[in-house]
Parts: sequence; structure tokens; C-alpha cells
Amino acid sequence: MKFEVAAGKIRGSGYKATPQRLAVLEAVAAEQHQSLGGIRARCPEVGMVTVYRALDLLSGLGLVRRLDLGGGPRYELAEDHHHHLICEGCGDITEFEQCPVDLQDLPRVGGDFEVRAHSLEVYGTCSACR
Amino acid sequence: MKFEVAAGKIRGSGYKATPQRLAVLEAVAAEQHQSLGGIRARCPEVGMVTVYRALDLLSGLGLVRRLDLGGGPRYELAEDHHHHLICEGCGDITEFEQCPVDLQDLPRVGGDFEVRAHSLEVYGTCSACR
DNA sequence: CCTGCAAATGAAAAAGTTTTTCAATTAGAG
DNA sequence: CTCTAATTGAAAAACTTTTTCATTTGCAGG
Repeated sequence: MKFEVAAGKIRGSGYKATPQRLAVLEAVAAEQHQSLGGIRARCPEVGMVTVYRALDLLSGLGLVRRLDLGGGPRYELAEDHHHHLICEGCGDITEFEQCPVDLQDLPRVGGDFEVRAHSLEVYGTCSACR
Repeated sequence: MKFEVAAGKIRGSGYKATPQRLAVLEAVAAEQHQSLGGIRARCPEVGMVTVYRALDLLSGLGLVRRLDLGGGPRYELAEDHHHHLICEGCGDITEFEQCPVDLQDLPRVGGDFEVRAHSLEVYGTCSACR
């Protein structure tokens, strides 16, 4: 997604597309599973308070997704749909695109629960750690 | 799992099965998706530092699993295998036992990555919130 | 292109969480 | 029962996140 599109979404929802917000979005996009530290490093000019608020807003708008993979929060662009393979030895995180989840047959799904998204994390040990 | 079995596992791994550790384990077992606050409430006699250390140990031994469902860490007994349906409206978390994940065909699985566990969270809206 | 103002920002402080330190206590092997 | 290494708890330190409030700014409307 181009930043102009994102800026449009922000404005379209009644918020201001400030340089700080766009800088945070860019920082999230710059690296997979971006950490707060990584964002801070790429936006030294944006105050930490604003980073927190921007991430809240961008998550609320569905532009950014917050990940909880252990070891503090991480963020990624919401447009990416993929899952995570997490090595418990070295902490390395890799992604895979192929989605091995089939929600069709779940009891409440299609019934009283409307699914918007899902996240899957697979934990184990990579070859280097074995 | 009975607590004697858990105590045995702790001792068998070279740690001491202290009353504090068993109290924390019991507190985790007492409620689904137990929070730190919930543990604290059920173990007022155990210092918070010890709670943190006990949870680290129990997770390391595979007796307890840490969940990151947003809104702070949660803990559950590792023996339960189930997934979570999270309503983004009211924050309500329900579980389902049926596992809609099939890891067989994943690229690295069976190859260089050895799977130990996985976790799946499904986000959406419950009927009450719609 | 200006103007005005509600929304947004940043610095500081407050609140909350997790880790470290260290002296005192204790589980459990022998 | 004794002894010792492991564990605990209180206090303090370190870190993270939220709140507050005065100042600044994006942008809608003229």
C-alpha cells in the first residue's frame, strides 16, 4: 500500500495525516515484526508518546497489526497475511505465507461469531538449535 | 495433572518443589487464561517476585503456557490444548477444543523445523456486540 | 491563499510492570 | 538430623506505558 493511500484512509476516518503518523507507519513497514525499539530508531524525531498513540490509531484503523510473539510487542502492516514460526532456541522468527487454518467447521463460526482475522504461531526448534 | 505429578516433574528437573511454586501452579489452574492479577489474588502470601520466577520456571518445564492475547500476559496449564475466540467488541475470550490447524504441509515442518506447539487466536465480533 | 480551531504533539510526571540485588530462609539429599 | 545450595522476599532499580497540559499544526471553510 502506498503511503498516500494510507494517508487517505487516515483522513477519511476523520483523523489528521500528520508526518509523525506517517513516519511511524513507514517505520513499521521498514522491517518485519518491527519492535518499539526499531520504530524509535527509525523515528528519533517522533516522541515516544506519539509513537504509542500512532500505533493505537493505526491498529484501530486496521492499517497495522500488533503481534504478541513474546519478548514485547511487535508490529507489522496489516495487509500482510502470514504466520510465524518461532524457534524457542535462538528466538528467530520466520514467516510462512501458506495458511494451514480452516475455520469453516468451527462451531460458532458462521453462527454467532463473525471472524475478522486470525493469527497462528508455531513454536519449536530450528535445525541450527538442534 | 495432579500436583504430586507436577511436584515430581519439578524435582526431577533438579529444582525444589516449594510451596510457593505449587501455589502459583494451583492459581494458574484455578481459572482459564489466568492473569497475573488473578494469580496474585489467589496467592497473596507469595511475593510478586516469586510469582514471576515461578512462572518462568513452570513455563520452562512445560507445565504452564504463557498466552499473549493482548491486554497483558495470561497463563494456562500446558496440558490443555485449545484455541481462542476473541471478541474485539467486549474483549470476551472463549475457547474451542477443535483444532482447525494442519501443519503437515508446511514447507519447513518435517524438514529443518521441529514443531513443539502452536497457538491460534481468532479475532472477530460476537453476536452480542453486533 | 488565509484563517481559525479542533486535533495532535511533546515534555514531564505519574502509574504500572518486570528485573536485579542481597541477606535471610528452607527443601531435601545424604 | 545436618548441611548446603537453591529459593525467597523486600527494597530498589530499570523499564514500559499512560496521563496531563501547554503549545503547535493539519486542514476545512471562507
